[in-house]
Amino acid sequence: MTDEQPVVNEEEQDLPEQIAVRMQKRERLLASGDAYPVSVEITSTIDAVKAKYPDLDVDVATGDKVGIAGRVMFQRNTGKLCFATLQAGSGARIQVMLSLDKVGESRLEEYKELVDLGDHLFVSGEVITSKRGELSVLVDSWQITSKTIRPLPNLHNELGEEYRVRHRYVDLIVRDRAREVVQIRSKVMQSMRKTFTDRTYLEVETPMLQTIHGGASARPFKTHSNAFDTELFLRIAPELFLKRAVVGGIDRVYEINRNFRNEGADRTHSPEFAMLEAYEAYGDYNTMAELTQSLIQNAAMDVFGTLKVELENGEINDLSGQWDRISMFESLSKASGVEITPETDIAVLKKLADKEGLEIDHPQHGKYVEELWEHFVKSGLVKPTFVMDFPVDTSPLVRNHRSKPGVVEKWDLYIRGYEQATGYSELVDPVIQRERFVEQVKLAAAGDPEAMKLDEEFLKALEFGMPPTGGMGMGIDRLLMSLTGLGIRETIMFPLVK
RNA sequence: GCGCUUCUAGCUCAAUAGGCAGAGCAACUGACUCUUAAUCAGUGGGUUCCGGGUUCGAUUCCCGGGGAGCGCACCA
Repeated sequence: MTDEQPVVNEEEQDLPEQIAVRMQKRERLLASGDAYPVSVEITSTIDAVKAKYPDLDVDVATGDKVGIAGRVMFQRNTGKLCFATLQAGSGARIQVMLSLDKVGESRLEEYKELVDLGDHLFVSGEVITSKRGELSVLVDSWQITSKTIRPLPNLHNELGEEYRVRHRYVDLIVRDRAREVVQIRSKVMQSMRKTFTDRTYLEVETPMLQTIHGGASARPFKTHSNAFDTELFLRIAPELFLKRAVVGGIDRVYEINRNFRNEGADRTHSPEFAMLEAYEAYGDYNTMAELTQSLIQNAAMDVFGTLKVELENGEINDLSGQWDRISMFESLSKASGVEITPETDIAVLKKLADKEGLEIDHPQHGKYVEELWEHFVKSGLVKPTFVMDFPVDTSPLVRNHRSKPGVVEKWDLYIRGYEQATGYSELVDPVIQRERFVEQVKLAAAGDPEAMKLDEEFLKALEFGMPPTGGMGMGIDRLLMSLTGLGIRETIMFPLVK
């Protein structure tokens, strides 16, 4: 120890003061031993110690010696007795105490000089309770297991939104909810995989890099393959490959993976987002609606133990019961006061849209219907609701309705006003599918940047015969949003930032 | 892509109707053997996002650029 201010050498001069100081501590540790040991003799965890001694009396010595490690989150040093709070990756915290008589003068001094907030610390000692009754480890020996160079942010203010997203690892250290969301997401995935496994589905992975993007209407990200000297697209959906799998006899198949769409980002949209798609041979859109409801309800039960999930703002998202099913055309007619069917003249739709002040980009009959439906009905849908039977011209991959003319067997699931999932009775007739693609190509030629391209290889697969099939797709990030009430950037651990 | 708002110490934020840039936590020096956002005394720390302009003087006003947030558009 010295009485002088630490001397900052030249190359450290442009570093922030606190980093320069910690660099010097790191040098000292390296000179006298190690600042980043490869391993330490851990005998227990913070969680295990806390679980073993849930309610000891005040000032108890257990005689139980443990070696535990964690990150230093708080320090309270008195002259000859030091306290620190160690935090495990789980977020569990325990107090450790270093006393002069246990560790000796030189090690106590070194502790005070070298250990900073944020450092990873290993201690071994006896499990005790303090005179105030707090479960603690009375340290015999200690070792820094990883010296931190940067200071943690102060733990008494909320981090700014930008700092949280750009430094998620720091956010995870200091904010319980951030850790919790990661855990919830993982558990939801486990639950959904279990639901699929129980129904004998196989999980597969299909191409992310595609020569033709298809399966959805969206603008793609483009890239280039040097090896093949060709333009490639990041997939906007896995649909056309999963259907190939069904043609191949993988009768129950699902994939959970990323899609990429080169479009706007906001509270509910991210350029890359996790998507679940599932296909079941000999199923239809009713089968898939039942599957989707089960996936979500099982996940809520497995993760939260209830179907009435409490959200961030305290509201309850009630996922219980059999979810409502409404018809798109009927609900629109009722809400708008105008009878609207697939036969309604497009001029009538246009007039209504104009009256409501809606501007519609690429006016087709179905586009008007969907836009009008969103305008009149969507925001009122709080309870989970399947919206059934969509227009044909906006749903090129869906089978015509078995009895209602002019609509297809498609539903969208809305929860709390957000589109959560979609389900089809899949179009498997290769001839009609080709006609639908040709329509899309015409739209593309007319300037709709989201129209689908004609995928000959996919059509060839259909020509080999696809069984009657139900399909569904669900945004995983969206699901996490409706289970937590958070924005999409809080459900994604590392959202895109420029 | 368009509009509005915003960017100050490691973190969270003040301030300047254009005139030496402040606080809390964190850091540093010292005291303290039961603290728990420890306490007490003292100290240091800033390219005020970047570039230009106006001005005796710009962190503040103006112009351009960048990042972020919100709204709109597109989309799930």
